[in-house]
Amino acid sequence: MTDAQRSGCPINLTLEVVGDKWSLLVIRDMMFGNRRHFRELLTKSDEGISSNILADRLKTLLERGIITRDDDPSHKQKGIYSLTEQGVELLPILAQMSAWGYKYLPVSEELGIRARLLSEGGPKMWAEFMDELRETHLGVKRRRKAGPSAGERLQAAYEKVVARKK
Amino acid sequence: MTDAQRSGCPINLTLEVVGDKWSLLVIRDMMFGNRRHFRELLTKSDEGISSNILADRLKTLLERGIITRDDDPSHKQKGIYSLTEQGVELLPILAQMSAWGYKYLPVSEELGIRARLLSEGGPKMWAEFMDELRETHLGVKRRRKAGPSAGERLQAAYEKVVARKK
DNA sequence: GCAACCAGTTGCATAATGCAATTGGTGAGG
DNA sequence: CCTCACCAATTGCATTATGCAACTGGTTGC
Repeated sequence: MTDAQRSGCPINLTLEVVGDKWSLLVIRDMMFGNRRHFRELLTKSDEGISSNILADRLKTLLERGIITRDDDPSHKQKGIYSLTEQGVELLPILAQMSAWGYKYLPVSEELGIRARLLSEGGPKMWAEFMDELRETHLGVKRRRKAGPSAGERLQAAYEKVVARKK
Repeated sequence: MTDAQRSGCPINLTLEVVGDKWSLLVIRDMMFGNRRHFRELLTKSDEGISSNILADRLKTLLERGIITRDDDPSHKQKGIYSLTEQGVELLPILAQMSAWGYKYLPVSEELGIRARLLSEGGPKMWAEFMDELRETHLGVKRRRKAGPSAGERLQAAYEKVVARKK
């Protein structure tokens, strides 16, 4: 995780920021799982990140301006991590990765449903979800649409599959 | 680069395939730079990959079905690497990374122009470019449109900036 | 025959990742 | 107060990945 810059190519630069095995998974959990505390990110992820790696990634993401950290008023030791605008705008990358993985890799049924909805929803749904993220992470008020939000639709679909599989 | 699967999440699975520091750069050079031989990928990239890493990545990408390798009839030792359909469909991921990097990171002028065009062109241009890649890498004939192709437009814009900067 | 080219491979050093245990502190209940 | 569960990390150590330089065994053109 050195700063040694390899080239001025936008793809390369992006990979230098989020091109490791964990950063985008942390972002994913913050976006889709609404994990905002260290402990939540540590224990409630499917992949089982270890605490030293998580601490290191959060630190790096902070330095790079992808997330911010605030003290939780309810607990002096708790920190709340939030996505910045830059962080929110990583969603399309995740959405494309999700779509590609869904199409070509052995995705589990529970986790695939989100990918399918997100892919079918296309850029319009992504924009809606990004607005939702701006509200929860950046405090930006937005015009509410009728019916469940993009995030709620994704969550509901996921829970439906989980319930059916039991 | 082990196969140990961490979870059935599509994003995680995608990261396990192309989530290292080099794989996507190799794909990028095959797509945008039309590098098809080992030596081209080794010497004509801005980042300077070393030969053992390149050999390892090409092997992995072959195993994962992202690229194929054929013997070059003009030279017994030369191999020609081609993208598979799966490989071609990584373009939207690269395009989104390119757009994000262009927006938030210190991209060089020469390399930024491609990112800008690609971003402005949107999914429609990406689809056109993917068709072009299918033709050059998979031999799929396509209906030619009038005027320069997406790839040609990107290349022309790049060369124009390079010429101006001299 | 020889120099330039070709696709890798090998040996070794450094950096990143992973696991388990531990640290230093907080907050709620008794 | 005291204790116990919780909290955000940190430390030590092993394993794995990456990076560099030199090298191998072969091909091609002159």
